[in-house]
Amino acid sequence: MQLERIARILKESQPGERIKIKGWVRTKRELKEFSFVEINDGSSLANLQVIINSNLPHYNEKIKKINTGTAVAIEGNLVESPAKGQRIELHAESVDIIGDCDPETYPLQKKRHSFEFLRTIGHLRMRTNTLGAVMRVRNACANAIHQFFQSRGFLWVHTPIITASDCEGAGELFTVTTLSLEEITQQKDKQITYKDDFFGRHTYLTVSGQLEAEIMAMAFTNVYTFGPTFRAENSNTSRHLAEFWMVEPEMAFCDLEGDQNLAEEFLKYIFKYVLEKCPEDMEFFNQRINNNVLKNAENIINEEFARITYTEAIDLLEKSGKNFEFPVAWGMDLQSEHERYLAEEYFKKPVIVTNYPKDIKAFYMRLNDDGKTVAAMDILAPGIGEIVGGSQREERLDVLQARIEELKINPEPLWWYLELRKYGSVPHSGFGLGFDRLVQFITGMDNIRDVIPFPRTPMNAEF
RNA sequence: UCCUCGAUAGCUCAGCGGUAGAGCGGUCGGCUGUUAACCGAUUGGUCGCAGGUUCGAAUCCUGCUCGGGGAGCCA
Repeated sequence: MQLERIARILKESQPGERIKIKGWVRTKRELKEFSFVEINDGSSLANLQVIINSNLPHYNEKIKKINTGTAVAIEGNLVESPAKGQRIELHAESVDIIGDCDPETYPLQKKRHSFEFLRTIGHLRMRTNTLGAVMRVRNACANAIHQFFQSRGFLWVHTPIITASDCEGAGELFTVTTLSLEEITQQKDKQITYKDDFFGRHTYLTVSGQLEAEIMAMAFTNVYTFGPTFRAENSNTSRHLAEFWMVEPEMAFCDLEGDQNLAEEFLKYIFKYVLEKCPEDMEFFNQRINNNVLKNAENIINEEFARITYTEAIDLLEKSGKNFEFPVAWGMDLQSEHERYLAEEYFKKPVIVTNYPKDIKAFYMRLNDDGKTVAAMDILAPGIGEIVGGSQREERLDVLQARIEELKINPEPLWWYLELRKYGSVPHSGFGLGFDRLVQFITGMDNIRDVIPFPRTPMNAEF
């Protein structure tokens, strides 16, 4: 008999069907004549309720082994459930214990656990309702991203994880090396010579695939990257990871407005997709995690994002009458409290802030005609802060060279990036979206460590 | 990295100088339809680690480790 997944059974199967399932026991309720056992196989939030009658052969011996966490195979008939709570239930005719689970030591109980505790049992926490829902939504998000770009003719390009360009200025980098650290620390006066290293030069884990994505966009017009990136920043917050996933579209023949349009359309598409594919999980988040999850999602989908320039944002902040910890002045970077005011209090929806002062943004962003600002854009989302950061890139060789010189960046390793401006250079734009933050935003989860299966943060690389 | 709060039973916490507690979980028993089941009984501890103060420290002090919240850095 073919193995059925529980999500499909709960949705489509009819009473009278004979089925076989395999999964893990979530709860068991023993009565005198029979027991209720709920089985979950990860395909859905809801469990399938199984009734095991005490007249089943070896009942006592088997029911003793069925505890929270036990892996079982059950075959039987589906019947209409006489009680409230479920449409159908499975009357077991055969029960096989596939893997025991010792209830005395199994750390998961059927009651609620704190997320802090669950992080210490990263190998088992996936079996909880919340982490299960998160991972299904995470998967749906990834799917939505590919569908969105693929349906618009974007090429998924694979930029390198190991890279020699450290010039983006996006935080501290992890060095990749095969040099012996033991040897180096013993030889005090010896200088590290990367010439002897694996690649013959100093290499790092990538902090962004953007510069390489620009190479690809200059040949394929519209491309996107979707993969892991790394920051060795000592950040201890609920929004930062040392290893996180990023989506970075890059579009040739596209200006900052086109960039904003794509980003807004993109976010709306993902939210719509997740609501459609994971209604049960989203309902769960709305009930148990954050009561605003569904309202926020509708807000993203239906409301046009606010769009203001940095200069207008400063003006709004100055007129807000708020007593900010960091005083507002043109030229400063927006602090968390400022971003929060704009997205959460003033607009109450995502806001795209554009044209930041050149001094607080990266060298590759296109200089505006005023000579003071660059064609950058950040999308600030309520409850999350900066979720998207993008810009129109500087396509003019002389202007780019002047910026590099101004910022005292060594142009030598950027030779290929500069050559892109020499041979068929075109206006182009792109943005980066923190994938884990997106999942955090959609699910309403407080801590980014609970939306990725294996979080990498300072002092933590277990599992 | 900075500020701040915390660490006591498997989990969530109370106790805040004088014999280590509760709820949940686990175990045993009961219950003809439960669904975070219910009822009764029972089990369970190097009070994060290392020093110090004291007749006496889970409790006060110092250092360290780890965790939460906030900030910076950013996505």
